Amino acid sequence: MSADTTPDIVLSLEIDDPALADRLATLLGNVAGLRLAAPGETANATIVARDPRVIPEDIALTQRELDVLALMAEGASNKMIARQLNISVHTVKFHVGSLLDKLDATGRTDAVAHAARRGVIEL
Amino acid sequence: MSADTTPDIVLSLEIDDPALADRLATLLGNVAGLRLAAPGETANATIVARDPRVIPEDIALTQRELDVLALMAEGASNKMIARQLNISVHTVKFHVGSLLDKLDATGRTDAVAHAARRGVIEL
DNA sequence: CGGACGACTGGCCACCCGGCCAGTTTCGCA
DNA sequence: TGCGAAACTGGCCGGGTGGCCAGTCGTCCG
Repeated sequence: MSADTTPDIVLSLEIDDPALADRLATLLGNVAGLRLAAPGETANATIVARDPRVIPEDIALTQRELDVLALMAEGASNKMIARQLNISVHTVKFHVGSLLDKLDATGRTDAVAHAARRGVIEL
Repeated sequence: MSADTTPDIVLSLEIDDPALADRLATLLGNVAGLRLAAPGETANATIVARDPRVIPEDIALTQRELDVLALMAEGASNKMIARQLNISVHTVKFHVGSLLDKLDATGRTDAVAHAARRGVIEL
């Protein structure tokens, strides 16, 4: 059986819920052809289950705010965003201000980080 | 058997490698107590395996730069970073400057975004 | 019709940021 | 023993950022 050219698939677990993690570990431990990763071992794949309570938080952002946010995530300055969207720098600041409020951020960097964490934008 | 209070664990697959996805689907399909998610169904957990070629791009950052980067991702200003690490604002700027170079970023927001994309930091 | 809301614009200003110059100390390695 | 790398500090300054005030315009809704 060791002549198989494909070794066991190694899986690592990243589960918030301890009970679920336990059940999965038990179930998967008895499956031939795969095994769970040893501590520090590099896995072929990871089983993830984040706390679902975090996900439904989609903030109510207007289309324009999403436009500005996307450009912010690209590292664009207010001036560049203004040029890109054909609006004034003042308007960009206006939208950035709303973004900081809605995302509960202290600055544009924080805003992008929060947005990414909440899945509002994709890096 | 249906008296079990815990129904099957539902798993969804997000695997880049088609071969690996296929093997996993086959193996997991025969495990009692869990099943794969139907299209559109909400899963208890997700098995992920992203293309590993993206990961090895670990930029050579010093420990101090990693410290600064982590705080930057939290939205901290240079002043706050300085206080946190017990160094002067000038030194923080020094490290930030190196970070911008190494990460090929135009500003701290861009730097955090690049770092997150490359897996250097976790948001 | 009046009000609310989103998008947009302006001025003003304190503060922050990033880039430039310069310097010190400490450490490991050739 | 010397040399580079990392870490650290300072001054200076132009431009960026964010907060505050104010205002206009169009749309949708009660």
